[in-house]
Amino acid sequence: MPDSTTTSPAASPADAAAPRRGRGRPGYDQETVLRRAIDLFNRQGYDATSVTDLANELGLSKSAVYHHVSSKSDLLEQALDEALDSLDDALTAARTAPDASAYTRLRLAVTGSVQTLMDNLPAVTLLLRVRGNSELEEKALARRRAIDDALAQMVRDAVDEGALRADIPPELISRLLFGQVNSLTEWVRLDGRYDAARLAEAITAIAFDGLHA
Amino acid sequence: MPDSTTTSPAASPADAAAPRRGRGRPGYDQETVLRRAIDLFNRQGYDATSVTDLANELGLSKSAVYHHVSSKSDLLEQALDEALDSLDDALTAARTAPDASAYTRLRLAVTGSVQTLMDNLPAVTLLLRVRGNSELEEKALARRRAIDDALAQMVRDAVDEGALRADIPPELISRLLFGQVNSLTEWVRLDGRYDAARLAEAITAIAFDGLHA
DNA sequence: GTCTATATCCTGATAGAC
DNA sequence: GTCTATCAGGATATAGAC
Repeated sequence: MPDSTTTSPAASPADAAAPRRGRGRPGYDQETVLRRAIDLFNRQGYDATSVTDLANELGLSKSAVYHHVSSKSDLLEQALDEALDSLDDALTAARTAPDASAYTRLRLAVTGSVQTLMDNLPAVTLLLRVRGNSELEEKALARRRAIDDALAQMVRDAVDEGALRADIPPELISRLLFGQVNSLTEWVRLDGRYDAARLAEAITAIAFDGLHA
Repeated sequence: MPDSTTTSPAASPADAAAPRRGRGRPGYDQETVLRRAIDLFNRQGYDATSVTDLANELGLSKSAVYHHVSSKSDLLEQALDEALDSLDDALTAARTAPDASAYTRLRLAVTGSVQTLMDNLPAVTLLLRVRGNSELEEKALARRRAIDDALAQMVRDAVDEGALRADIPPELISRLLFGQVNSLTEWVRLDGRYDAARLAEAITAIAFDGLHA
């Protein structure tokens, strides 16, 4: 029953994944356990998901799960780090774009955020639902706030440059603009109906040019 | 320690609240317990909040809480019903606006949603975080889907009318537009910094006219 | 790598005294 | 209206056999 021979289709770029051995009992590798855990956390909520639930999902006993992972919160930590690292990367790329106006950098930040969100949808979805319920979650929220602050600064720069309307506070523009981006996690599916490029295009079109015909 | 003499500042319009008696042991009324519970659910997450947590928040024992409320899920149900009923009302008002174009009705739906969200912020916040983890939550999600479908239809009507751009699928417009509205629950505070009218104005300005200067 | 069995604690909920 | 005491079940996590 366990789909142990297929590696995760969207493996994290972090920690070069443990090589699949060609012999011996297949079992699970840590990466697969992590992917299944993240999916389950997103379906049921992290707190509502017990290690028993994860064991059932994997077709293992609870103790066998603890062979693969040191704790439930460790799975959460790996997922949140993956999401935050990839968002950091996207943001840094947008901020350091050469020969770009503040307006262009902001557009890059939006499209880059959408792309990152879609590339790491499960982990980012989990991140956006964290409520600061433990030390671990508090730290993740702090990193998220830093990212949000940097995005707000990019909006401010674009307003100062004269590219964006000045009748709405930049902080509010930033909240609403990236609220729209983040709301993707509430409904988007990786079934090919909408790809990242198409979504980024729609969001930038609506946000910058408006909905009017 | 319990702040039992002050009534909830934003009492629900539902079930005429139990009248505060002027004599006898003050204690809590059900409405206050509900408000404090919703706040706690929003801070920690519903599943992560135990009845013991709620008891501590109220300065009561766990059993005393059960004197006021029949179960933890009953508190959730009341909150979700409040949120869904108020959203239904706002939506119906927008849909049945007399002598209005589809475009005008859509704008009414947006401003009405923002107003409702701000008027019932804790309950609506809780609603938007429900993941379908029980029969109760599934039913709430079904009602939410019906509301989302109605909103999508309003967008479709406005596109058909020629008021909105037709190069983006109406379903996508609807998701992004109301994703922006719903993202308010992630950061907005009832501290008077932004009121509902101002937020609705900013959202409709950005969404319909765009961010360009 | 997976299992059974177990330890320890906390969960939602109830009974009954004051 | 609040309390202490208690219940049955489930939580995370560990020990040790195979």
